[in-house]
Amino acid sequence: MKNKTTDCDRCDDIFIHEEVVNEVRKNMPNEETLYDLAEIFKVFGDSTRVKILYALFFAKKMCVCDLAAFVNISQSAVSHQLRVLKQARLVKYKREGRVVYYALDDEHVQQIFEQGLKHITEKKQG
Amino acid sequence: MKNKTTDCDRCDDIFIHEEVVNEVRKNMPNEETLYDLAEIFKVFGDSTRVKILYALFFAKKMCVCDLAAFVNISQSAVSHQLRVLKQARLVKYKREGRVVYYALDDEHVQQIFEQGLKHITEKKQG
DNA sequence: TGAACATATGAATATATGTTCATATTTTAG
DNA sequence: CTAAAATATGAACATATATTCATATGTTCA
Repeated sequence: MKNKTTDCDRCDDIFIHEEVVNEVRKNMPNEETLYDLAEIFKVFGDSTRVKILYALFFAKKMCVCDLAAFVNISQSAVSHQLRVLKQARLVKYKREGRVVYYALDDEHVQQIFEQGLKHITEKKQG
Repeated sequence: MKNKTTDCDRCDDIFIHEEVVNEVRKNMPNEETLYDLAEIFKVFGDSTRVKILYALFFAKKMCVCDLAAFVNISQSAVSHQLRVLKQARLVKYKREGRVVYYALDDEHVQQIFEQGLKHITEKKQG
């Protein structure tokens, strides 16, 4: 097999199911959207950040220092991760004096979380 | 600041909100669960895999070759990614002669997908 | 059985990313 | 203003991972 990356040279120069591929392509969200979607999930896809998100989900808001204590990594590491979460808009923050409090940005975060947990638990018992 | 990783030495040797941390910790799912959750999202967190998942979501089932054509990467790369998706149980497969068809494993995948998309689109218009 | 096709897999490489260390920035207290 | 506390950030390092190339495995058909 040729292993080229152009569409026409796959599957021995013909599609097995060309219509299927075309149909899927026709209805596809644009590349950028799917890329952004992957980026969002990538942010969820780290155990440190998952713990942070869980803590914020449960406690509503927490300061950086408490998050570091909870997750049990350095303040610096938490801060770096909070930046990632901030950029992905999964988290928002508010300064109160010297302390900065973080909180979940919206309810989607919670729902994505819950679906993920369901997936795990249902698979385990199955 | 000391930057140690033991709980008691954070925030200048005291917690700012020790009760908060303890409360969150008390209700936390076990480490393994949160780790597994992160692993699931990690699998979602790649644009190639997102495209594959989207295609399977839309077309119900597809063979490896068509997926390679659709995503526009090599057959080998798709195959490697399908293995990752398989291991995470996001995808199931069925051999029909020479051709192997892949499909989404369950409905959570779809719901996680949709929540993710909502997050993106709502943020964009906001 | 052997050739051709569809898929899977191992090794290698390049790139991305999480953590730490050191240090900068911001804010309050004195 | 200065010191100290809370947080943020840059550089470096280690690790993870996505892709490709080469090749193996499994399947059908002549």
